[in-house]
Amino acid sequence: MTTRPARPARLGDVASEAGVHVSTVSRVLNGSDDVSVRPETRTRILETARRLGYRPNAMGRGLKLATTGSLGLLVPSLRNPVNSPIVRGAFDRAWARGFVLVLAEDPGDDHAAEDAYGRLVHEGRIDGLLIQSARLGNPLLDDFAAGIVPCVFLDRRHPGSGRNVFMRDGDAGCLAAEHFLALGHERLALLGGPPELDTVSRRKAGFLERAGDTVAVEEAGLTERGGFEAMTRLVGGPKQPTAVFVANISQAVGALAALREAGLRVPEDISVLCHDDDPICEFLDPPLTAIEMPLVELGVAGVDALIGQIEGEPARDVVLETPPAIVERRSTAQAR
Amino acid sequence: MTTRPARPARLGDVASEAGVHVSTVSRVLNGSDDVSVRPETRTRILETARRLGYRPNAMGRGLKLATTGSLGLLVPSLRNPVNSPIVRGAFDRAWARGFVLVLAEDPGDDHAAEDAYGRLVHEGRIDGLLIQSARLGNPLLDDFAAGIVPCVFLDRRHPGSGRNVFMRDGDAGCLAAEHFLALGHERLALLGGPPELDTVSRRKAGFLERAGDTVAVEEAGLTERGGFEAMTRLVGGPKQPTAVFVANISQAVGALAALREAGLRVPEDISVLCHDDDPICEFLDPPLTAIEMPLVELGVAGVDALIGQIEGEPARDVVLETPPAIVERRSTAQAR
DNA sequence: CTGAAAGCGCTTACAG
DNA sequence: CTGAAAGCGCTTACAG
Repeated sequence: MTTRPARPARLGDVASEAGVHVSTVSRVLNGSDDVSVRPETRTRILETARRLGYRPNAMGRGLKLATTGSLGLLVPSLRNPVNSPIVRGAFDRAWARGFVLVLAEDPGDDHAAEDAYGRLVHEGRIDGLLIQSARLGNPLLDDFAAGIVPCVFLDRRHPGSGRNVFMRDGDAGCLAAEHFLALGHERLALLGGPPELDTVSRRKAGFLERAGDTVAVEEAGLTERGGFEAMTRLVGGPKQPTAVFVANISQAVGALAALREAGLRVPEDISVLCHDDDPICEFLDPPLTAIEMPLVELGVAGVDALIGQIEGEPARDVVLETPPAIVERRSTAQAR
Repeated sequence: MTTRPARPARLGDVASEAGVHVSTVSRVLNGSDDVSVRPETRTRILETARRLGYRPNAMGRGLKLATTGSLGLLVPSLRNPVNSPIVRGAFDRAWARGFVLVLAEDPGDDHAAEDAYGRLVHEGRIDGLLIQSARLGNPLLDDFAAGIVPCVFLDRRHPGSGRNVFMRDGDAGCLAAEHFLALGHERLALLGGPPELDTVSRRKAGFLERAGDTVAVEEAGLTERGGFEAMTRLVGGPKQPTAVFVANISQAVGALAALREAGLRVPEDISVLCHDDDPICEFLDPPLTAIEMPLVELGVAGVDALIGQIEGEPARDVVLETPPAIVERRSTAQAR
């Protein structure tokens, strides 16, 4: 490893070392191969740049090009576990395509969202925004949807924006219902998430479509406590279900606790199916049957769509082709 | 809400609207109160800037000031659950102090780390780096430790760097041992994490110091499977422990599964104490007694230390004062 | 009290 | 084939 100089090399350093003008260096460094420079000059410049470890300064370049090489990632709340596979997919793809990811949090209140907008978009820190937030009805989102800045709504649709990247959540709901029906269950229940979440409501719609409207529904926050309380209500009801579809893994852990407390056995007394597969599912009691969604792929697709917009392609909705899949473990069984 | 113009206002826009020179605008906008301008001019400028929703362009400002207003956050791997309270603390504090957080992943191999260095530091995208990564022995880290760029090692010490911000992990180990000892346990075990992690090894040292060297030790990755396998080894050993201190919540879930499979009851047959409290602990079977660490505070302190360096203060180690605390639930009990 | 100039590091027409 | 200039948006001595 060469010793690193105190100050990173500038274009001017490369130019003087190579005995040419900065503009020439700039041209060979990021011009296409067809820029006319004498081959030996080109070689000399390339070699010098490499030797000095030259990298263009992002500020200088950005100022000139009105481009940052950064993408903003607006997540709902760092308080809730960020859906890490999505972030990972997005991060990896962005990095691979030469972009860096800037974190922002949508803290709920409009004032703060306004602030995030200002800091990122308005100060010119990013080229585009990945919005995983999107409480429906936030006026700020309408601005984004209108296309002020390249943006995509990730895992949430903003109706009419034409910038939505999402999964087949409706199909996940159908799949869950079909799984239960195939096992002979007749009293199904849905332990759903907050209905204002787009994914949650599409999943619900899919589930109800297949399962019919006799399904018992309880909705709660996507937390252990939410799952615990909703499940307690569900089994305390008049028509106790024999199979329940739970909105996420946190809820499922809480739901399992509620069932334990109610003295109900899984899957003997009640089958539990969890949305989103996770390593933890395998180690719960009993190991949870789950629906696996293409989360990493979603992050990747979101970034690709965003960069597409940045490069001038027209915005469009994209729904991932990869279908939801059941990962069978031991928490669901034949009705008896 | 005012209609947002297509192009954000520039300094020049404010200047011409207010009928003054850009330099004057700049001076009143970020000069201290004592810059000499006629009060009415100042008011007019302030008013115009507000009306146009002016925010300084980060590139222009950054280029001039050699400052970005961004902090890099180098996390071990997005594959493992990022320690979200730490990130949250860091994010909130950075945001509050006017900095934005840029995500980077230390993907393990040196080549890629070099790449992260180049993209963030070398291209001048950040003012400083929060390193939560730090596989000991990565040569890149020595560069950082040498102070090429402001940086702090967060929740990991880089020996001799004088830039470490960390918690009282040794005390957490002691506390765990004391908890078990106070309950009358004599056959203690440690289900530890990878020993190359600084936190893990300090915790281990603290635990062994109090518990004596008869402690059974198994080390494993910080995953459910790691916990499962290590716990299986532990209870299969010659001298079965009656109390075990587990390195993190993922391991604990796996460990509980292993105990179930071995037919051991918690806490009747064996007490389990989990490092790092988490909402999930309350809903496991049995609810897990845990050690709560000041994770959010750690993120906050890391950012404060980093900004301190950026502002020219000498770097120094800081260890959080907040002590580890036991959150008692039902997985630990009197020895019998 | 305010303006004009220089310059941060780059890229891109435009000359030559 | 290569150089010189202008300009992206800002800030900061320096004049006046």
